[in-house]
Amino acid sequence: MTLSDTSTFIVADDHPLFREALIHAVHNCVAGAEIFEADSLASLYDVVEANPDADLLFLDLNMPGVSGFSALAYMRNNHESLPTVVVSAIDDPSVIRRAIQHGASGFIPKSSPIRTIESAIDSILQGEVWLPDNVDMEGDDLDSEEARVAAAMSALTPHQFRVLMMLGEGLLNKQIAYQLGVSEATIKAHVTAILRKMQVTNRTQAVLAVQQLNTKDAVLIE
Amino acid sequence: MTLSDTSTFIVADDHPLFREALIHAVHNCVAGAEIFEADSLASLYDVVEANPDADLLFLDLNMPGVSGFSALAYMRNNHESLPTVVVSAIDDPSVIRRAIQHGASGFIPKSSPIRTIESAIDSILQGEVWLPDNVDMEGDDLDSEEARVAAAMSALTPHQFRVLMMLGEGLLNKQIAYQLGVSEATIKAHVTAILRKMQVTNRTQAVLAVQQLNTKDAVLIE
DNA sequence: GTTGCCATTAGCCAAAAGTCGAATCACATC
DNA sequence: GATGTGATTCGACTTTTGGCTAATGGCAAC
Repeated sequence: MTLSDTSTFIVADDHPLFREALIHAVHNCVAGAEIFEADSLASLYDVVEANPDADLLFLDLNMPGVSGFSALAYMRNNHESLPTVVVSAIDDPSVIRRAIQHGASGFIPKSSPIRTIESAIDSILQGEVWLPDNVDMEGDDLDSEEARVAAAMSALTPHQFRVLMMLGEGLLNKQIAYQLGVSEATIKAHVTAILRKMQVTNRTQAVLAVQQLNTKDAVLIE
Repeated sequence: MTLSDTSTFIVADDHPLFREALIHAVHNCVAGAEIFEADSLASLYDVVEANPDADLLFLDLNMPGVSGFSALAYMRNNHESLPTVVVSAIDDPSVIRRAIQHGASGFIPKSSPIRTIESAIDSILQGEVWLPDNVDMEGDDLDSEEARVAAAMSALTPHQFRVLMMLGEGLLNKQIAYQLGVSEATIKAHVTAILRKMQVTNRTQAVLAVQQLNTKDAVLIE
């Protein structure tokens, strides 16, 4: 079994307990699996950069720094070789459908029994797309505007993406600069690049575009 | 029957066909009803101002100028004596629940058969709250943050509210001024007042707050 | 009538946002 | 090694925002 050799997994979720449970489940499925953790957008970057050959990413839709499908869309377009499974407390069918349409290799509701999660991991490791039972995939296509935004966002560089997410928190350039440890001029340059790529003329419009990738429930859960 | 005397209704919906259908249904329920129409936020204002004693407002959640519960929250807090029935293409239970929590006197899905709509109108005219069948009202309370935003928004003056909605389209002060036919100085004064009342420090944060009252589906349907 | 609130505008100022051009660095390609 | 592309960085400059004051007129409540 090649799977049990040196398979590498990344678990991105801001809830420590759930992260642990998921790691446990992975270990049960793949002996000797190497697992790295991320609890925020920033740490997810670091981990993914450090492990470019990881075999699978478990991604929570809502972590500090991102909410909704932004991170998924970005990951799928910038790390095509890294299959991504969405793990979410929200298991609304339309959310599941959108996750898959954004390129997820599967969708695991957090409410699933452990046994179910383990069998889901097994399926996904064999290249299948795993979904909860009773999910009707016969729905509308991805909204064209949502697809356009997702495409524009995946053209962003990692730094630009992070800046965009911070714009989405209503932060000032100055605050973003401080948090990222660079000058305000740098952030301004990033913002200008973001506006160009997203084809909008100011930060408010950029934020509105990103909101299209959010799940309403996600906002409410915060 | 006092109802058939000079009852006045306002139908606010940007879809002409549906407006006509709804008007027809009202006429069937109330002989000699006087009905006024609005197809946008701006015209809704005019009509409501011109008919402060209207008996019932049918309000679509999504019209040019507003989307989501913004207009409902505003109407309910600035025209308490005008019962408002939400009419929407989205009939998700959580949307219905939120509409009622924001003070709607009823919720009529656009997909309802005409007979159902007519009986809904009858019920509502008798002071009842009408809901589609099979809607479970035992859900969470309104998100506290959403309630806070709704309260803040209803403290806005009509002009301020309109400006806020235009901020939500990513417009510049200059553009808003032009569209409303006033000077930029006026818009700035309004924006300053809005930021204060909503307890935020810049327009992007104000827009993010308003987004909390949006239905995700609403955005997708546009 | 007086008082208060709203809408409107101007003018001023400081802060923030956004554009441009340029330097540096990494990385790949020839 | 030379070249080129693109990411990142930054300073200088312009535009937009946002706060503050002050003045005007309308309108409703007391």
